[in-house]
Amino acid sequence: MRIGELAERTGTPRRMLRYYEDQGLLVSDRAANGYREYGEPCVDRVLQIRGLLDSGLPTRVIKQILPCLKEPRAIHVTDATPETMATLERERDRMTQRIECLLRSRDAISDYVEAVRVNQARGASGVSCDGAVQDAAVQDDAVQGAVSGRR
Amino acid sequence: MRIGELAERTGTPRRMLRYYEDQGLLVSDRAANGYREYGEPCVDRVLQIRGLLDSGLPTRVIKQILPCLKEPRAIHVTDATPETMATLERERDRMTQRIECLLRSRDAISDYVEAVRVNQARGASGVSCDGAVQDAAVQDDAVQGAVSGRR
DNA sequence: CTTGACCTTCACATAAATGTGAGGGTTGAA
DNA sequence: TTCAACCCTCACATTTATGTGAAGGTCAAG
Repeated sequence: MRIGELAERTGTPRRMLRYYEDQGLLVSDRAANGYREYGEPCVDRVLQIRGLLDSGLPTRVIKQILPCLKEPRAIHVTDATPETMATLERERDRMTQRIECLLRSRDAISDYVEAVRVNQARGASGVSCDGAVQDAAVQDDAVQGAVSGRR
Repeated sequence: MRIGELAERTGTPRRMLRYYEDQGLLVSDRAANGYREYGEPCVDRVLQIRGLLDSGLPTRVIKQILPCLKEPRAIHVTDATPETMATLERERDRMTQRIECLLRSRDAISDYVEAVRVNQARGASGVSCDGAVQDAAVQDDAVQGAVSGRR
């Protein structure tokens, strides 16, 4: 597919697709006329890139971890210099930290949202609630799922 | 404590502490001489801010979710306008997305690191390995723990 | 053949987080 | 008293991921 289709299917501006290529995150064939030509796997790849970018990783780091995310699992073991490995382990640990931070914060938000919901359900209008949140034994699907950390 | 101590205890440049205050993420008393004075809870607060910033959240968003992370759980329900609630739920969902993306990537890195480790242990020097990674039944503590997502 | 919808490169602009440093006040210890 | 180590504000610089648009090539349909 050409850049326009990839852009549309990934919700990514063309500008950014060229930028990712420039940063070495994405590769493209070139048609005879010079147009970029992408294969089907690029869709997932771009989504990966966007997700990691949105999660705070700079392109420089994404470039290093992208080879780990390719499907044919153990074929890319070739380029395993000690420094590369060290970088990977360091970044893996940083990602674990981010995950923990996000988990804590997300769960706190869920609790908060739930508390407000319960509070409003019982008719309080903007008034503060002194009791603990443990009375939040409600059966609403969506919110309940969120609180318990669903996927 | 003054800004220097807070900076040191959180590993954050003074410049950034003032910046966070400017963005409304952090508050400080002022001593008679104009020096900023911070309470003990600021340490955790700054660490929270830094973690979220590093996880890709802009200060504008962090400012909105920080009230949810305060300890006295249900006291801050006061300022629950519908828009605030909508924002919180939207951001909670984005955080869930980030968590999933980071989890996938981190686990992939762990698998990769593990595969390389096993590969090197059996004496291959930079050569690629064709078999699946399922033979990675090793007992190394650190790596094994990382693969299974420890902590 | 022309028009419109693609594509190319190049370049300048912007927002956000951060670095750096100037110019100047406070304070405690030598 | 003077010096070092803090603190203040202000301002300009940098990096990264983006937005925007100019100037121009390609190509299919009218």
